[in-house]
Amino acid sequence: MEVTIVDNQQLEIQKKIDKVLCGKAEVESCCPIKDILARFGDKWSIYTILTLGKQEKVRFNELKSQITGVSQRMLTVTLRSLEEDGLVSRQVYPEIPPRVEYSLTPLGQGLLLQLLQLADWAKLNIDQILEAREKYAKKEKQVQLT
Amino acid sequence: MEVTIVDNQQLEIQKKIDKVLCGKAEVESCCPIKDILARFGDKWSIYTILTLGKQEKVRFNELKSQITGVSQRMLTVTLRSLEEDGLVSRQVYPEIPPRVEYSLTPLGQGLLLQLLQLADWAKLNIDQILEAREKYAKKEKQVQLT
DNA sequence: CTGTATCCCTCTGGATACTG
DNA sequence: CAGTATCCAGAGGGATACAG
Repeated sequence: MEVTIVDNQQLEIQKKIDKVLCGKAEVESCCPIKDILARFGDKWSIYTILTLGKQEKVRFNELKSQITGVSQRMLTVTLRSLEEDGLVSRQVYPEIPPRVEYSLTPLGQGLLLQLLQLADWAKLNIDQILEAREKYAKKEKQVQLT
Repeated sequence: MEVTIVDNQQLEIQKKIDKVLCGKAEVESCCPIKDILARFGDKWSIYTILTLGKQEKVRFNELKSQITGVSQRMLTVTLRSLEEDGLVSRQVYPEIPPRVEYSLTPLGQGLLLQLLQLADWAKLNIDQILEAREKYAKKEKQVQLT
């Protein structure tokens, strides 16, 4: 029966959620998704990962010019944190002037694929979301008139 | 040849990245992934979506007690923003005392599935990441000693 | 060229008190 | 019960100057 299949799916999902939440929805839990999200939930990490994904090796200033609007400081900070998690590798050439090349590690490329999947979903559903926002804005206006 | 296949994959990925970045990595661009991420990149949205995903309908205080550590204010703010994007629906029963039930919309359930996929990746790779962090910490220590 | 250091401002989010 | 309003501390991040 259809219902059973749907119910089973639902059960599977709930099991997964329980695992992700580790039983409790604690902020400081072992929850790996929160840990991962902390790494690209900030302002520049996604752009950095995507931009690094477009090429094999990129130098610092090259990267900076490709990511519009990022400050020198924040690019450094972002790259360091990605490097710390093994998502990005940093190759320093002891020359003068110094040359440093950044690239995605295999781990970083794996995350990139996940991000692209998320982007696929986003593109498919962005219209629905924008529509919902308009509806919400209209409803808010009406409430304020009363 | 293997190489060709790999190259083709790489080309596909680069195309996708270009689309996501809309040509330029501009912060205020049309980039849908950034828009989506802005919705669950904050402190409480993920927990809220996951917790809502575990049941069909949940009342406000019930939700508050299930999400450990969230303040009343932030739960309200989070729910409102999710509602605004059509990810969560809010059903008010005009009773005394008031009763309000929250639930995921189909759109929200779609996002939940994406999050669970991300969680799968996270769980598979969290060990590698933790290992990378340890290595990085050791390297930092050595640098500081010099 | 590739950073680091400092200052400073904004925005997020927590605590608390009040309301329909 | 389910919020809203207000205040405030701390983190995130931009601008700028300096350094190896």
